[in-house]
Amino acid sequence: MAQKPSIPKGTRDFSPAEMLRRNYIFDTIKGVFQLYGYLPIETPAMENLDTLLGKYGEEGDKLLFKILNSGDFLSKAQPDMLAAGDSAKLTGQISEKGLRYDLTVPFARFVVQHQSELNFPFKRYQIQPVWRADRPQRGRYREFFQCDVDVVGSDSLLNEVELIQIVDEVYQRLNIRVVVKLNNRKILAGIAEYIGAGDRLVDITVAIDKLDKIGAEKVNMELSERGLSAAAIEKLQPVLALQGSNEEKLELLSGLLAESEVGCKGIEEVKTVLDHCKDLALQSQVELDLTLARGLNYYTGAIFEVKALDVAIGSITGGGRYDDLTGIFGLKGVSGVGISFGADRIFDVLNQLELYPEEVETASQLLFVNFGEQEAAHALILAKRLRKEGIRCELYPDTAKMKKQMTYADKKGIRYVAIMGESELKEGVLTLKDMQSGEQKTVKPEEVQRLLQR
RNA sequence: GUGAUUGUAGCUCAGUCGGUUAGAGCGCCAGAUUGUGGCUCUGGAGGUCGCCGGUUCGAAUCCGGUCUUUCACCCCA
Repeated sequence: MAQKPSIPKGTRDFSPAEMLRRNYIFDTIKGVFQLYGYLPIETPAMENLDTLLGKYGEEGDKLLFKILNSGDFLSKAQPDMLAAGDSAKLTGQISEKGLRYDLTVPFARFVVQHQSELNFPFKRYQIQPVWRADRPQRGRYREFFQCDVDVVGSDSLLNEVELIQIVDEVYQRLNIRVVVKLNNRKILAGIAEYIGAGDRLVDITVAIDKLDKIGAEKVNMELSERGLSAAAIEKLQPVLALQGSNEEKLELLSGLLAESEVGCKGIEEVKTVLDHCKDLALQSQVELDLTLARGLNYYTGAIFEVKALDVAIGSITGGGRYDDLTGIFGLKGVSGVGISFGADRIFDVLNQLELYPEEVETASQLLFVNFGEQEAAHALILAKRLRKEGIRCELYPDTAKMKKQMTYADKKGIRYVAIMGESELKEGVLTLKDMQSGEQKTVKPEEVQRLLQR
């Protein structure tokens, strides 16, 4: 065999069986989004590089896939930079487009660009692939689908509540048990202020994010390595040790952060959201988690993360409030909040737990065996009639051996086979075989529909 | 980007100390069964041992590089 063709690292092909399963996920998610009044949009796979650069931090810029300019792009690059091998500087000269890294930034661009046409508060959903030049790992791909819901142009915390409801509804429909983790950037800012390191918010959050993974001791070591004073770390300890119910945590925090204006604001926000959630009697557990600090630097209020309870795969949904995302593109004062469902991880979870409903797998219900030109012509007409009644059926395209056609039906999981050969045609009947029981009987064409729908 | 790890038939994997013709199971094709799938039996096809280079009389096996897989870190859905 010649060298096998292949696809780039971290990308995947999806077989028909996989696509049926994936579509079930997308359809479920879409259905819930629409139930809450969100409408679909799409944006191009590629964006201008200056739309993307600088939005995801230094790390994010490295993970952007860049697209080479068309034509003789090298001739336009400065020779000294080429010779110097300075990739970073050269990139700007030979590439001006990149593949989208997420759906939020393109959405912000979309909102700014189409602001005059939009009806605010603008609620949209968007289900499209995104690309990251990351190293693939379990549950991490270089091409993967995000399902984003966002609302922009509204400060109301009811939006946060609504998003949590959507999460709850989606996972209830998919039968995945999850915990919704909630935090608030303002509380984190309050904590940083409280320990006297208000300017070190990022260092602090990156470190405490690892708390349940590496433990308090190592978090403290990392904080110290990141240059935090011993006094500040000491003051942080009660926060790290915070335990108990949401109410108990909030109670303790109110005491600690009483002096911090942002801190109090954050606590108030979380309280409001949690109170509403309680009234709504959600099925999923909603938990205030102060170690939830990840997320892009543009989050300013609520931060969400959803984890599957029965599979260790990292977060399957995440999001938050960003007060000024559109500001980068020149539209100030528009606040947004949104979440993103990681379709590929949900796919992995569903596969591992085998949680697909039976209907997802079904192909045709009936196969017509092809005995030759004459017989096929009759089958064609009957098939058309059955399809009109909603029966999924197909006619085998070639006049192959019956064994081959039966094997085809068997493998495709088609329950019934219609045999209409010379003798059946003479009688104006057909032989209907049930592939599950192996039984077959002679029936009139008009009876087929009734027999299949039993 | 850093450090490990994997690669042999379509798939899952054996392959001894470097030795002559690289195997199994499943799948595929054909027949047993000319109008009947699954089960059984018989036969068959299918390999640049990821790729490139090196060591050696001789390499699937040892060495280097590269690509790929998986994992940890970084970061993240």
